[in-house]
Formats: sequence, structure tokens, C-alpha cells
Amino acid sequence: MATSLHAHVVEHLGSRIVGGSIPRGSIVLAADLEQKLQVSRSVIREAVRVLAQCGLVTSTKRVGIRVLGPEEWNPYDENVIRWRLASDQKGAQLRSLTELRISVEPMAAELAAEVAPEAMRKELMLISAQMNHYGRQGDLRRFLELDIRFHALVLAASGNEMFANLATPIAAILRGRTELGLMPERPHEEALAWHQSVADSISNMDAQGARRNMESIMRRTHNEICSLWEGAPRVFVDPIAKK
Amino acid sequence: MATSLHAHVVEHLGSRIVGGSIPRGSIVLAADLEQKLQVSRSVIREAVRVLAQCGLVTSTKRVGIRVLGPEEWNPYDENVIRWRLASDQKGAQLRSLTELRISVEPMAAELAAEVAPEAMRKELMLISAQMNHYGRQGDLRRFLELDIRFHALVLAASGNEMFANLATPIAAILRGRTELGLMPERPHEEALAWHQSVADSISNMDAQGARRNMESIMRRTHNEICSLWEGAPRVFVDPIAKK
DNA sequence: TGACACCAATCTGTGCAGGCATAAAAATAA
DNA sequence: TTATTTTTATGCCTGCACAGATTGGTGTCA
Repeated sequence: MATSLHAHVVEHLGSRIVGGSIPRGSIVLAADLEQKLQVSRSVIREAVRVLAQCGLVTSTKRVGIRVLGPEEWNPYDENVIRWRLASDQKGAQLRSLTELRISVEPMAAELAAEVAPEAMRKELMLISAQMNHYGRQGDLRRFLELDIRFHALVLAASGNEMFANLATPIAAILRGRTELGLMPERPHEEALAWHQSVADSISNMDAQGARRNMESIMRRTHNEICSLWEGAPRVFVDPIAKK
Repeated sequence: MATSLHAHVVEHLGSRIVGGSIPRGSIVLAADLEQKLQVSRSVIREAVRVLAQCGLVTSTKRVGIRVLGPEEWNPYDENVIRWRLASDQKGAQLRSLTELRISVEPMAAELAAEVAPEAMRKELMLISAQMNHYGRQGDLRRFLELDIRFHALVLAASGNEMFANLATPIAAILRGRTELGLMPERPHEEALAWHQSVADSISNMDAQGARRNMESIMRRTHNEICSLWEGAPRVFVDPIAKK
């Protein structure tokens, strides 16, 4: 529905708020937006409702539409993540996501070894074999897509829908890393072996083995890209202030 | 805004969809909703936009508002979590959240030890001291509130906004566990000591110590409540099917 | 006769325009 | 300072036109 009018307005406002060109505390009026974007009130209102859902704005009577600060944004919202990745907060967003996946993926691998359905174990073995093949050939494009699928599969095979839902932003990390040339010419043998071991362990229901090998992958991943966010400021949200 | 009309409609429809009384694949018409809920089109439309954002419905021309299945729901949406906790999927939701916090909190403790601002370290020491005090007295109500604050603080002190945002659902877990009588008469000495050690480690910038002690807390937590979701089915979402 | 492509009717969400009600800030009076 | 009035932007409602997808009918061709 990217073609729908209200989605366009959401995109317009959301990217500007997250990007910083509409600073926190700003107050915009629905009537002004109608005129500026040349759309009707209903479109504006629906867009504002969606943005309010993401925590980007609140709309109160007699005041208007108030733009909120980053502490209020929903960091799990797909749009918010995308807008942050396209802004100067890219580093901080990548750091948050990477820390999250480092935490989650070993547990996902462990769970997958215990509960994954047979079809997913099979596919995991297939994917890791293909990763070996194309990795050794230095075909980075194909390797990237397989890598994305591999990690998405492990997350899905955990049977935890919260884990599975991290596949999309994690794919964004992997794509970003490759685009930025942070991948070696061809994947390290070590990394290939770890992926293979994760698949083997899951296939053999070896939960601890799956976890250990995934932890190894995560350690290397972290070392490879943590330079990206050097100096990006951390945000400390006092959990009481939000109540 | 809980008093606003459109929020009421979101609540009405959302809880019914997640609760299962409006099954997946159902098609409801905006006009019918107008009449049934006695509200105007604009209210219905804004509510449907919000629900579409959560992945509960899609609305297409000539067909109506189609109710989606659980694979499409956004598992990080606060409303969705709340509705699931109030439904017969409560077990599965608690399991997902618990697995997530087991993954995340040790890393959060480690990060907090490295980057937490001084004020948060201080408060963490204060909270853990109070937890000791009220815990030994067997004042479970006060202990619960301190426990919630403790974990929320560690998550916030990590400087990772995605971690910090898990404080709300984690608080729901802790409250639920106490309400269901899954807490011992008084907290185990071990648990008190671990909380104290986490606070100490963070205060002393001992990242590995903070992680280890938090891992101990998580292991015990898991053992205490994993009986809650015995037999709850796992959902395996093929990451390709969603593309 | 039957299969298939094409077209028109129809249905429902999308978007537009304008009106009244209401709540909360701001200004004014006590 | 406190209470009251005024101001003003959003909340909510309704009528209308449009767009796009489904459906069924029509005609063509094998």
C-alpha cells in the first residue's frame, strides 16, 4: 500500500521527525499539514494516528500535534528502524540491533536444536552447505542472501515469534555490512565452519553445541562491525520518567 | 487517550481478534462496524489503520477488512502483548517474553557495567539494598515493585533503547508470577545475593561479573515459571512465506 | 458443446469538503 | 493568587465522488 496517500504522509512526516528536521517539541497543526501536503483532513488524521502508535507524536486538543523525542519512539517499529538507519543515528541503530542479535541468536540456536520441525533442520543443512560452496568461491552476493536466510531460519526454528520477527532488521544489518565493504574478500574458513556446526548441532538436537557455535559467530560479527558506531552516543531512558 | 472513541474501538476489535472470537480470515465491513459500535466512519477508519499497523488486519477495496493470523501480528506491539496475555495464549506469550529476557538481561548487565551513568549505578545499589531488606522481611508486595525497578534499571543502564523498552512487558511477567503464587514465601537468599552482586559488579564496572550473576538470576527465574507454559504450542513462522 | 478471454456491473475502501461539539490553553476579571 | 470567560485546534460526524478489485455475463474460438 506504499501507493496509498496516507502511507505517503506517514513516510513524509516519519522520516523528517526521525531524521531530525522536525525537532522534538515542535508543534504542527493538522490544518497546516493539509495545506502543505495538499491532502484532506482524513488522510492527515489517519497518518497522525499511525505515527502516534509509533510514539513519534501525540495529538492533543487545543495544542496540535506535538513531536516527541527519541525516548518515546518505539524502537521495535519497522518504520522507526528504517528511518533511523537512514539518518545520522545509523550507528546507534546498528549497535542496538547488533547487541540484540548477539543476545538472542545463541538462545535461538539452542531452542532450535530442541524444538525445530524436521523440515527446517533439513533446510538449514542445505543452506549451510550452499554457504560453504559459494563462500569458498568468493561469490559474496549469493553468500549474503544465504547468510540472511540462515540466520532467519535459525530464529524461526526457535519457535519463538519474538525471535523470528527480528529476521527483517537483522537482514538489514547483514546487507548494510556487505554494502559498506565490511566483509572480507571471501568469508573466513572459521565462520563457514561455525555456520556448518550450528546447522549440524541443530540437526542432531545438540542444544549446547548449537549455542556455542552461534556464540562464536556472534563474537566475530561484533568485532567486524563495532567500528561502525564508534562515538555514537548512547541513550539512557529512565524507566520511571516514562510512567 | 484511553477515553477517546477510536482507542475504544481499537481495544474492542484488537482484543477480540487476538482472543480468537474473530477468527483469522474473517472479513468485516466498515459499514457494519459503524452500526454495531455506533461510531462514525472516521473513527472506524482510524482504528483500522492502527490495527493494520499491528498486523491484525488488512483492508482492501471491494473485499473489506480481513482479519490476519498470529504469524502476521507484531509481537513487540504493546497492545498485542497485553491482549495475548489476557487470552488463552498467555502461556506462549510468557514463554516468548521469558526466553527473550533470559537472552537479553545478561548482556544488558554486562553493558551497564561498562557504560551506565553514575546516577544509575548509585540507584541500583540503593534498590538492591532495599530488596535485601524487604525480601528478608517477607514483604512481597514491596519486593515485587523493587524487583521490577531493578530489572528496568539494568535494562535502561545498558544504554540500548531496544533493551530498555522491554521493561514494560518484563514488569508484566514479574507481576504475573507473583499474582499466580509462583514466588516463594520469601525470596531465596541466593536470589537476593545475586541481585546484590549484579549491582555491585555494575557499580565496580565488572562486566563479566555482572553478566554471570544476572545469568544465575535468569536460570532460577526460568526454572520457577517454565511450568506455566507446559504444552503451549510453538509457532514456527517461515521467514520466506512472509515475503 | 465447452474452454477461455474480455468487458461491464457492482461493491467497498479511499479520499474530499465542511459542519458542529468539546476540551484545554490563554486571557481576563475578581 | 484564583476563578471565569474566550479562544482555538482537535474529535467526531456526514454526504459525496472516485478508484480498484471481484464477479458474472458475453462473445469468440477450438
